[in-house]
Amino acid sequence: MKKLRTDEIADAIKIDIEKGIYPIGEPLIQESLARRYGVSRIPIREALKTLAAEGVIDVHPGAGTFVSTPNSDEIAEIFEIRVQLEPHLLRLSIPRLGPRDFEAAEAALEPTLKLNGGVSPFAQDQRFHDALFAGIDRPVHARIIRSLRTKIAGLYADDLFWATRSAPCLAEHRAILDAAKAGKEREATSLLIRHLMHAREALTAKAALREQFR
Amino acid sequence: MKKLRTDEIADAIKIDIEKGIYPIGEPLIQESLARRYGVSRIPIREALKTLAAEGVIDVHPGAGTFVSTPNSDEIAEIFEIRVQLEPHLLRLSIPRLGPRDFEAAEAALEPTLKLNGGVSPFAQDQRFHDALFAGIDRPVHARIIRSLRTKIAGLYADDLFWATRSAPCLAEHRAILDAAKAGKEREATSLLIRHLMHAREALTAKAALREQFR
DNA sequence: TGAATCGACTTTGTATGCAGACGATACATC
DNA sequence: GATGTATCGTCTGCATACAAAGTCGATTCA
Repeated sequence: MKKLRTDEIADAIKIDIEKGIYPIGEPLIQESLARRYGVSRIPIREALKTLAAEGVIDVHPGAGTFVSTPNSDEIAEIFEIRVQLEPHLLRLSIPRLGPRDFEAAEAALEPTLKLNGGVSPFAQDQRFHDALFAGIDRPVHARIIRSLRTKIAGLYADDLFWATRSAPCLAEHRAILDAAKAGKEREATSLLIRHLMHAREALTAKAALREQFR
Repeated sequence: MKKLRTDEIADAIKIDIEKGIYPIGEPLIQESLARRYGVSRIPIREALKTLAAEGVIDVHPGAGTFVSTPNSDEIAEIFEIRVQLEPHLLRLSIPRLGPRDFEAAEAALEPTLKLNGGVSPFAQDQRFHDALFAGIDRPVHARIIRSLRTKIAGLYADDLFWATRSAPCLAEHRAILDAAKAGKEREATSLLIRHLMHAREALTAKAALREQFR
């Protein structure tokens, strides 16, 4: 499947948002993006359309587009859905996970290796969870979950946030992975649920804090 | 909130797909669409980007874009997700439904009033289910569910299909609505699940049939 | 007869240019 | 001093235009 310049740009912008190059609320000027990626505004506009459809950016017609700032309600809802979908998927996936999947998960346990090849904490976290679900092929699920995660990608670009979240997140990943390796599906799913709840707590608190100062 | 020409076109194309004007597998030629909607190809391309992100169309870079043909696996997965999300939503919604919501649902019970103001069976069905969820405000859920339904919108544009599905579908809607009116959340949700399973059966069978002749 | 190759036509992908909308700043008015 | 209004500059939205890629059919050769 050939790839389109436009789609590459959409991915690049998404990664830049994850990395915090374009922070939450930042306006995205078409002309600047065009210069940055060495194209005209047309493919940029199309990339922005894709991102808008995924909910990563907010478009104010005629006025401008901005990195979307999810509020605490939205974040809570996103995790409400993930808690419904992901444990089910994990339970189905675990019996079919192979050594290669466990290696991949192992390699992505630690979420804060920002310097490791320029991989953002968000991308690292994504890799870990992707590895857990590698046992089954559920493209529609995968796409929805990925989209939900992407919506809050901008929130992960915050060193201060990871300073407190890194250790517990690593421990939770470790526990989930160990349970998965041992084939304890029941335990792994309940650990995953708890992990998601913790993430929800941390992120809604972060968002609520920001909402206060406005 | 002002509306963009591009977004109006995206909606219009979606509706045309629901109505069967652009059947499943049909190529969507940018130039023709541009003439049809009286604009240049630029806003068309952007509308197509939106539809592609929603999974309504498949883009083959450089070659063309086509109305996507969901296979039976995808359809099964779509309903797998809906069965997880919608009952939960319905249970939360029922206690907060008002007379106006029931009227709206009542008006959309029958899915096949194609001549009624040009509303497609798909749109009618959508209205019914939207009315059921009117009690709560869960924008992220709403968006996902709408997106999942839209993915299979093209399958609804088939008179032969409705010839057999119309009566049972109406009866199921009736039963769900009655249970909702009576405040019987538990019964309503289990009826909804059964309704979804029946729809899944009908649609996967339809898709499997098409897959056979290829 | 069947397969492979070439070429014309169609369609897509992107750049450039222009008109109009939006927002900010400065000014006038209460 | 605060509020409303005009004006300017910036940015967006879209049309036109051109270049590249792909498709399909005709033609040729085995």
